Amino acid sequence: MPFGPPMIGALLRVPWEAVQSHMLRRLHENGCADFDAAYLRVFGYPGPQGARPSELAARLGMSKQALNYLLGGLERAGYLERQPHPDDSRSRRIALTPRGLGAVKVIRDAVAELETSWTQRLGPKRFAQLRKMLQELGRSPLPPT
Amino acid sequence: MPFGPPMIGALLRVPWEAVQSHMLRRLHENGCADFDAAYLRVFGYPGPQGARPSELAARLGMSKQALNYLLGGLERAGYLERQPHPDDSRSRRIALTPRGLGAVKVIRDAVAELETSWTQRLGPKRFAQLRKMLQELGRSPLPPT
DNA sequence: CCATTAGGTAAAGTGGCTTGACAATAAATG
DNA sequence: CATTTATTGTCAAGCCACTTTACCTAATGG
Repeated sequence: MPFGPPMIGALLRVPWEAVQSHMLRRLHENGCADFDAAYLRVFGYPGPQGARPSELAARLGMSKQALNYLLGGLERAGYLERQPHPDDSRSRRIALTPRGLGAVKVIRDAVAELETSWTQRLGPKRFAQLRKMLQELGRSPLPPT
Repeated sequence: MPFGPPMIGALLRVPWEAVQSHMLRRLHENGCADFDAAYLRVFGYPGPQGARPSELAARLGMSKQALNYLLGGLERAGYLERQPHPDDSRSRRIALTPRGLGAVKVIRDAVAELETSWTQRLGPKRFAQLRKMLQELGRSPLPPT
């Protein structure tokens, strides 16, 4: 027996990629043409505002060097600044610039737009169920070895 | 007002990544320790069996050179062979080796295992609804400009 | 036939990441 | 205190999955 109809992996991947590309598209259309796809990770919920690079890297599951590389690009593009941290002079505090706050808004609006579209397509009740189930699965552990 | 609770993007990403890492883990545990994460794309539904490199690259949305690079690794590792194509001597036909077929089975079993786990967690009826809704969203177009 | 197109691949370059090393500061310890 | 140890950010080198460019070969169509 071949795979049944498309498996859960593919089913999850497709709409997830749709979210990604829609966010990026709206960014490019709204004054953030230099916003790279990789930057989306940094701006993922709950965003970098006020965080320390090290903490943010841990939250995103990447090395601090990798994050630092992305932060360099974002700072050069004027989306954020790495300020000295008030409580620890080794550390830094990430502060979004007005442009960075604008990008956050564009992203949030893009997601809201997609959620509206999907709510229409599935119906509000079913979409709420979808959200709830995905949240439950997000807390679900993987099967053990 | 930060983002509401986690947005649909994050909700989709988490379980999708869980599927990926579970497939990879089972592969590594079952005789495919050299199976790279990147190879999962090639083995994604409906798999490379019998396909031509060009056609497969188009299906996966990558350049034929990028796919060829992955196929080189997979062939060197003994998961598949690039045979001459019977109908077109410019072309090739991808044929899974026994080892490649074994990897397909490991992947399929891993997904089935996860689906079982998630079915238990959500209940069979709700999980079926989840599948159905994800399928519907997969066919849904993005909102226009 | 010859010109054009399609299929595959080799070579070089790119971007996002890793690992390793390190200076500066903070925290823990004697 | 002084000294060790851990933490933070960063530079540097390298890796890997790509892309772009360039070709060669074989099929297709006049």
